[in-house]
Amino acid sequence: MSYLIGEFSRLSGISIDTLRYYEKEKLIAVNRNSSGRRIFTDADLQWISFIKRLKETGMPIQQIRRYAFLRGQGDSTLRERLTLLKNHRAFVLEQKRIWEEHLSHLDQKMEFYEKKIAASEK
Amino acid sequence: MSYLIGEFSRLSGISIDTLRYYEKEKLIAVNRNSSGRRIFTDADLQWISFIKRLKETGMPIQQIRRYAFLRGQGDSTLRERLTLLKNHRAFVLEQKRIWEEHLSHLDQKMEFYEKKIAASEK
DNA sequence: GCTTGACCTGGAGTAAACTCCAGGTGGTAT
DNA sequence: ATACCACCTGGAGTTTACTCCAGGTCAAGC
Repeated sequence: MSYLIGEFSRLSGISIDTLRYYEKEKLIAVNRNSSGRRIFTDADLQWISFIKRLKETGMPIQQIRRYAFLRGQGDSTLRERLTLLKNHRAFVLEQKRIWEEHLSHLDQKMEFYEKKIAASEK
Repeated sequence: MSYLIGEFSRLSGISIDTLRYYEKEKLIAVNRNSSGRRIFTDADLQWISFIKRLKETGMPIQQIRRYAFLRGQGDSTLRERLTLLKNHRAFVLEQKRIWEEHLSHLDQKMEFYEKKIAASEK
């Protein structure tokens, strides 16, 4: 299946302007039809979903572009892409740790508040 | 103890410009000495540390300002501040969950890569 | 008494990642 | 054949959170 930008925007949950921006930034490489319109495929949908995840995990566009470039080179870059993901994994793991820490600090702070409120109540 | 902005910047790890920006945005209320210079205290250091944590947990300045405002109103706002923190806790918990999910997805992706590399090797 | 360094202000500039706009084209429904 | 709508482009504007700058003040050391 293939889609024009409007439908693809709906399917992917990414705005038309952002899709065009991603193409400009070389995160995606999009084919055109005879009248110059962008044609997106299901494969693009997979790829865009992964981009979304990379973005959600805080990867800057510059780095995603690097990954996209490697991907465009084919299977010879599998190792390098895996290395990139490994580094990113370390980052994601650290983020998870940090949020756990934030949570426990926040819980302490809230406990402190609860005590203070209880004290001011009697 | 009290500090001028330069020393306080070093102690808090927040740049001089950012401290002035935080004052402008009403995240902090700073006293001045007779010649108009900002005087920071240890209490300010505590507060700034908490602001740092709120920022690290993705709380936008607008919302921190609201918290700062309530804090400035004294103990009568303890409950409201606790409510604010409770809501924020839910957010932080969700973030933790999301990062866990990201981690497991990434691990799946990497496994996929490893298999593909192994296959292309023989 | 003059220089120096840390401080002051208002306002402009920056970076990242979009988001919007004006002006134009192509295919289709009436 | 004309209206309409989705699409196109280049480029300007937006948002958030700073960061930098020019021009000025003040207290201390020489």
